[in-house]
Amino acid sequence: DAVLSRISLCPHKAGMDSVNKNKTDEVIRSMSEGSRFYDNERRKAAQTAQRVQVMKSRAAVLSTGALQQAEAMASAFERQLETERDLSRVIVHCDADAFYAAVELRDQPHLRGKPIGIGGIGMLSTASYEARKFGVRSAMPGYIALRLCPELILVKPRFHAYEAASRQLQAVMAQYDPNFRSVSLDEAYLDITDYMARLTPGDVAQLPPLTTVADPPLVQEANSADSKPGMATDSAGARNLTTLEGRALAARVVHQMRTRMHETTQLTVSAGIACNRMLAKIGSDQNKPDGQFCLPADRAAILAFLANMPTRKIPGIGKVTEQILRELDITNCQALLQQRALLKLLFTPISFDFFMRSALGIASNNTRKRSERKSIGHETTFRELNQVPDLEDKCLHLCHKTALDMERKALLGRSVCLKLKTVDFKVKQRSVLLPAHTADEPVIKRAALGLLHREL
DNA sequence: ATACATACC
DNA sequence: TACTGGTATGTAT
Repeated sequence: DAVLSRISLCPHKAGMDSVNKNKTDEVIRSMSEGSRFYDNERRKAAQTAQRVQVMKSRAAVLSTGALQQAEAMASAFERQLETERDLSRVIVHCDADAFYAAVELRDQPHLRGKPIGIGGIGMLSTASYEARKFGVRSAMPGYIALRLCPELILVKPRFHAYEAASRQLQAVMAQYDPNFRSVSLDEAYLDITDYMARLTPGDVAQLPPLTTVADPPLVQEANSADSKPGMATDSAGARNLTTLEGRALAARVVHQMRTRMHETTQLTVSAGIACNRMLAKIGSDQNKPDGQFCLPADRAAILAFLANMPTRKIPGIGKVTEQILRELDITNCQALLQQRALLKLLFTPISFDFFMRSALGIASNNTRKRSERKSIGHETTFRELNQVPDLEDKCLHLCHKTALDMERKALLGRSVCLKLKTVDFKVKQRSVLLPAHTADEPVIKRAALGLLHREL
């Protein structure tokens, strides 16, 4: 059922092991069926199905010659990508476990051991691990969560507390990489290559022992290396971080960092260690919660790690792309590679490039902060409104908040975009390009009202 | 250039 | 009864 794949739980996510998926799916469906939200999901599912059909019919008429030619091009492209593979950096993805919920359980001890959801009847932003056992998830409406777990306690978010905890976590991360890239309050990428290169033998001696930290293969193979533990060096005397021993050292460093984060915040953080952001991110999910994973800086190890990796685990492949690929019998990275000729012919160059890089584990290892933002705005969902003046009020208020933010952050913009959602969850976007960059509230308001009136 | 879709937290 | 909000980016026309 195509709709179910859109609204049901994602089976790969953490905390799902003990969930009875059929039962929770049934609850979710029975609560959604007949609602305007569900109808819209059905509409979108049909649209995806249509996309798949077009793709399949294009696939059906591909000649052997075309496929052979595409295979040759894909193969050449793979060789090109291999020349870009960079194993030299030690990238870490840190991800706090059930962050908002963990902060609440820390600050409100009476909630410990009970299932909690952060948010309200309309929507949850986080579910505690206790709640996840019942199938309660992030981005689930509270009223459905309550049906899955009647004892669920809904907790209003306290963003100031989360921001404070986030600052504490980031202060620890900054000790290891002052240029770390934060993704959200609870997630960040670090490049600890330079930090590790600077470690003195005294520093190394302070690190937690490998055996308490790493996965068996890393432990065995790192210990069987010829030089002394933690002291792998190349001919120039610099520490070689791409060896298994170097990775074992990285695992100890990251364990120390996670311990420090736990000491200062009482929160647990999971981490992935690899040679680029994509692999580090997949890694941080492997041993969640309160775990870490280290992927050796080695092509064969990376390909072996990815071979059976479900496509959905790749950051950037969501429910829709997962389904499209599944219809083409592609469910893991190995299949992604094997079907590269087909992908080359069916998808855009950008998508093909992305699939190939994902399947090979070749991605960016840049963890510097992104240069500048590209958009800023506000949106809000409100009860059904039909009167023009009411809609104008809402629009003007959102313009006001946006203009205020732009002034505070000293930003200018040249395009004004109005987003409208109807009661049946259809979304419309209307935008205009202004003659010049501006942050002027009246200018933004006039542009937005103009767009609004076009739709009334 | 515009509209819409997908993805992420 | 009830399904977010903010930002980036890809696809289609």
